[in-house]
Parts: sequence; structure tokens; C-alpha cells
Amino acid sequence: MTDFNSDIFKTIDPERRGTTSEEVISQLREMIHRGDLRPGDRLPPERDLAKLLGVSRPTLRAGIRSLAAVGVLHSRQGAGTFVVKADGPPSLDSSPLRLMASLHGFTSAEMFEARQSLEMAVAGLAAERATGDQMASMSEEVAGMFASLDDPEQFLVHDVRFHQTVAAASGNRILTSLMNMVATILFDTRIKTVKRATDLKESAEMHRHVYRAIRERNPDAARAAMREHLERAQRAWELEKQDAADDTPADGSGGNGAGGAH
Amino acid sequence: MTDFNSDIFKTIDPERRGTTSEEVISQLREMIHRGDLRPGDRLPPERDLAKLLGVSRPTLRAGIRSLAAVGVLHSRQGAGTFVVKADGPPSLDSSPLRLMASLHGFTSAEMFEARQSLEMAVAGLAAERATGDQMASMSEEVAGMFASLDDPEQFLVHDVRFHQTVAAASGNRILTSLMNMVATILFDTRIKTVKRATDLKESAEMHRHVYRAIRERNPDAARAAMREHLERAQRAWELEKQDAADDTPADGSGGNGAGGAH
DNA sequence: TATTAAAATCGGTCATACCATTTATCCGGC
DNA sequence: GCCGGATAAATGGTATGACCGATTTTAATA
Repeated sequence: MTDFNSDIFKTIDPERRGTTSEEVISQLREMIHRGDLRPGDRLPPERDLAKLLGVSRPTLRAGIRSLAAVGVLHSRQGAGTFVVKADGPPSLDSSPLRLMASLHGFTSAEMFEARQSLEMAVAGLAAERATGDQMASMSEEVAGMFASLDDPEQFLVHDVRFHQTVAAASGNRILTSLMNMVATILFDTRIKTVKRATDLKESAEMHRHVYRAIRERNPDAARAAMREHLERAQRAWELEKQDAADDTPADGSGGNGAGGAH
Repeated sequence: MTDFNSDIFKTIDPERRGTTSEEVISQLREMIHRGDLRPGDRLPPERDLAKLLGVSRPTLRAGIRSLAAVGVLHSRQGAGTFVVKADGPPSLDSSPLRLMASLHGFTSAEMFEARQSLEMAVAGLAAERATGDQMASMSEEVAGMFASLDDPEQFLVHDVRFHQTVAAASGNRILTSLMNMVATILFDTRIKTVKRATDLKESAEMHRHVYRAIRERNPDAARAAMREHLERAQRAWELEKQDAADDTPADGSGGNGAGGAH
């Protein structure tokens, strides 16, 4: 646990430009940029930090809350406020995208396409860079899919892990984060979907094609396989949406939210 | 100006799961999802809304601030709090990505690559879908680049507009938003960079190649042209970074922040 | 009618107190 | 001496009330 014995926290300049809370945000952001605050670090208690920065506690809390909203800080009652730890792949919060989708009326087709583009990109990169371990993981997940054709829930677990492994193999954490951001939104209702065994078998086959293309270090083939995989998944989802339209006749506009095999 | 005469705002259930402010966030998000709150709408005054929701004003403000941090709401002192208007292309706040880059130590090469993948994707889609107007706009921007080879600042304006036009022509606002998110981060220091005329001319040529490929409805060529364009831009930026290393010997680690011709 | 000034509106900030949860401490029993 | 549960301290979450500053609206005035 880091001790802030030195005066890292400078008092807010009264002759600032924006609002006080904005200045607090800037202050904290710069400290993260400079490395004064590192992942996992714990911030001083709000009461102390407010004094250090020369602002009131509500104002400080406003700044903290803004940074917490974007996933940089995390406050736990009774424990403290921490810089989000970088365990595993870095992830961006998908709620902003989700809300933007609502505000602008994004269609699920648009979401699918965005995901498709991102998945194709990472698949291509993965074909160039995947390590032996990563390819072994992909193979295992594909095998897991074939082994759980009769268990859609378990199938979905392997499905998700396969895509995450491919993304990790791309070596680009930004693309990985963006992809997860979109995939998360598409995932929510996907888990509710009951899939037919034939769909699962076809899906598993498509994943195997992607894996083989990556294994053969063929980016174009990997991209093509991923494209076809997700196109089929989207078509399957659209069909299922039609069927499910009878169950929930209300709000038949379709709109946002999506899911389905993938 | 929307009037909230009806009781759209339900009192927060005391038997909730998370914290009170989280419940406020959920409440507001659902209202946006349901369409009760539409882009441009103004929320009731904080004091009134707090009463309607049955929470205190600080708690309500915490929720509002969280949504404002992700770009869904916007508060103006004296005026009120509004749902962000959807004028022009929807945009995601890039600060989360920026902070994540700091936390995880993303290299600028990784940023460049992510941008390249996204730009290639939208260029390919644009080649399939660009309208006549959009292609005309691209052409104008390319012409503007050639016309401002001696004015780097003006050149950059046309440069940015060209890429935004291509993104818009892709017809996928999600990819466009993600691309802008990454491009924004790369842009910040780019404007400071002074470019040589030869670089600008080459850059303009590359943009023309992209435009022509889109004009000819050739997605593969568009992707290839965009790839080469951004690869050259990255190389040029890296060279310039080397040169600039003498001016700012401190913090020679490079780290984040990027720019350069593109 | 147009301009200006006053007033109401509304978000921003501050101070204070208390609650809920977590963490650390202490003490007794084994 | 060691362990475990009870107690206390630390810390974020919420509430109340007040005041300030920017904005908008309204009214008075030229």
C-alpha cells in the first residue's frame, strides 16, 4: 500500500479555468498520467484528500465519481478508493456505448457489423502473432465447444473464451478492449437464447475454421473465416428474433439489444 | 421543452440492491432506454427531481455526474441538465481510453495499429456504401489538401475532415465513434507537429488513393490504400519523434501521446 | 418597440452530521 | 502462546441546509 507522505497532491489553484470539480478531475488524471497514482493504489481518505487539494469533500467526491464512472477509480465503502487494478485484459466500460446506442437508435445490425469488423481485425492480427500457448488455448476452446453441443450454456462459455483468446493473441489491447465493449452489449441477451443443436455444431465448425487459419498463419483466411462465422451468427440471430417475436408481441420494433449464436 | 407533468419519475425503491446513487443511475438509464428521456430533453431541476425520486440532492447529483462523465448528460450552471443532443455523428468520450492507456502503458504503436485497423474497416465499408455526396466531399477535402501544402495547419483540417467523411460513408456509427475515440487521442499532439512539405504532398497523394479506391467501389483497394497511408504516417511520426527527442531530452521514454502526419 | 435592469431559476460549492460497511484492534478462552 | 469473536476505528455513502455564481426570464424603462 503506497504511502503519500510527500506532497504529491497540490492545492487547487483558485485562478482556474473550469469548475472546481473539473480541476479536481484534471489533477487526479495528471497524477495517473505522471504515474504518481498506479493501478491498485489506494487514494487517501476523502476527508484528508479534500484538505490536501483545498476543496470540500462533496466537490472531491464529484471528481472521484466522474473518474469512477469511466472505470478509472473504484470506491468501496469502508475500504477506500482505489485506482482500478490492471489484472487481466484492460476493459472499457460498455455502458457509455450502450447508452449512446439508445440515444441514437443504433440497430442491432449496426452492432453486429461493428463487432464483425473488430473481430476480423483481431483475427487477422492473431494469425500473424499468436503464440503457441494462445493457439493451444484456442484449440482447447474449440474442442470444448464440440464437447458441449448439448449444453448451450457451457457452449457459450467456450465460445466467449475462444473469441477472447483470439483477441488477446492479436497483441493489441486497444482493439481487444473495443471489441469486448461491443461484444458485451451483444452478449447480454445472448445468454437467454436457446439454440438448436444444429446451430451449435455449425458454430463450432466455424470456430474451428478460424482457429485453423490462425494456426496456418494466414491472416486473410482468418479474417474470411471470422467474417463468415459472424455473418452466419447474425443470420441465425435474426431468424430467432423472428420466432421469438410471437412470445413478446409488445415492443416489436426490434430496436436495440441483441444476442444469438456467434 | 418537454414537460414532465406525468409521473415518469418513480420513487426509488428502498429495498434496492446496490447503493442509492446506483439506483438513481439505473433509473435514469432506463428512462433513456425506454425513450422517456430523449436527446436534447431537459431534466427537471435537481431539487425537484430529487424529491420525485425520493433521494437527497447530493445523491441525485452523484448519479447525474456519473452519467455526465460518460457523455450522456450535460449540466450547465443556471440553465439545467440536458440529455446530450445527437447533432452530427455520435461521439464517445475518449478520456476513458486515454486514462486506460496511461494505466496500462499502451504504446503509441499500439494506438496507431488500432486506428489503422478501424480506418481500414470503415474505408472498406465506405467503398461499398458511400453516396455521391460523400464521395464529392472526400474529393473536395483531397483537393483542399493539395491546395494547402504550404499551410500545415489548414492541411490538417482537410486531413481530419477527409477521414471523418470516410467514416461517415461507412454507414456504421459505432465504428465511426470508436475510430474517432482513438483518433482523438492521437490527434492532440499531432497539431503541434510541424511537417515538411514533402510529407504533406505524399500524404495528400495517399489520401487521393484512398478516395479513388472508394470511388471505384473497390473495398480491398480502399483498405490497402488506407493501410499504406497510415503505415507511412506512422513511420513519418516515428522519425519526427526521433528528431524531437533532442528538444525534450527529459522523459525520453516516449510513452503515450502521439501525432504526426497521417 | 428595443434596451436594460431586476428577479427568479438552477447548477456548483461548502459545511456538518450521521449511517453502513469494512478493516483493524483487543481481549478472553482454549 | 495462539486463535477467534467482539469491539472500536476508519472510510465511503447519504442527508440536510445554506450560500454563491451563472443563466434565463421577466419587468421596467428609454
